[in-house]
Amino acid sequence: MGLTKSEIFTTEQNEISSIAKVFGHPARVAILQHLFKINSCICGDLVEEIGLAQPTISQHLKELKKIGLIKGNITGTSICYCIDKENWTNMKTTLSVFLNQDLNDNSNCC
Amino acid sequence: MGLTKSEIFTTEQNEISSIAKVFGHPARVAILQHLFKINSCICGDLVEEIGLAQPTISQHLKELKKIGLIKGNITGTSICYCIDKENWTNMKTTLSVFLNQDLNDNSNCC
DNA sequence: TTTATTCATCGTAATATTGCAATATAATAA
DNA sequence: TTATTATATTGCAATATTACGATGAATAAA
Repeated sequence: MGLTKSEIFTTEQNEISSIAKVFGHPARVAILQHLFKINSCICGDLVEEIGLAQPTISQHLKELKKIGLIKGNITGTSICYCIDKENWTNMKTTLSVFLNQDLNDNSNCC
Repeated sequence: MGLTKSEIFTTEQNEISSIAKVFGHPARVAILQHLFKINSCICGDLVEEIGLAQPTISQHLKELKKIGLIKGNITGTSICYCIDKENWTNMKTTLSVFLNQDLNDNSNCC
């Protein structure tokens, strides 16, 4: 089917998987790393930097924007996209609850 | 195309996205949460617990096993799958490098 | 041996994702 | 106005993912 049955899962589970899904492509990981590295807005070099066609990059940016990890818009003839710090922090909080659930786990099964 | 161009990305970028991809489905998030909650092996209640058909669950378990986050096998007539603690910790380390890259970031662009 | 139970695998249908060429849009430059 | 430049959108082909019925394999129970 290809259609995820989101309705049978909790809000938290859907939220975690939505975030993870966005990180689930190396181009989007690369875009975010580049944004942190240049420490400012994207200024057109992203297509060369990543090595994918311009429409493909645009599509990945759209998904990153949709989930709120980047913000900004085109200004004049160049984009101004950068990390949304507040949402990035919130995202980390959501993920860390999931990732750190092993802290109080003392089982020894397998 | 549907085919990710992995070869143009770094090993780290591909590794991060591979991990994230596995978390990119609520059923797999739910399975992992359940495994931490019951604090032992899965004992057959997973299909009822999650609410998807048995072959579907089996498929998700296969992916979790493939990436190393769970380990175990069937023993007799029941499965014995549980979290692979060592790999879970390694996974967290890999992800945290990516997630915490904002720590030294003082920019103020958008 | 036969039957029941449990999980894996196979096959397949439906939907999603990825990538890009072509085109559209919008702002600036000449 | 007419380029030019930069990004977004559209449309489409190829591949991937999700889900499940049917079936297979392995063990345990009768």
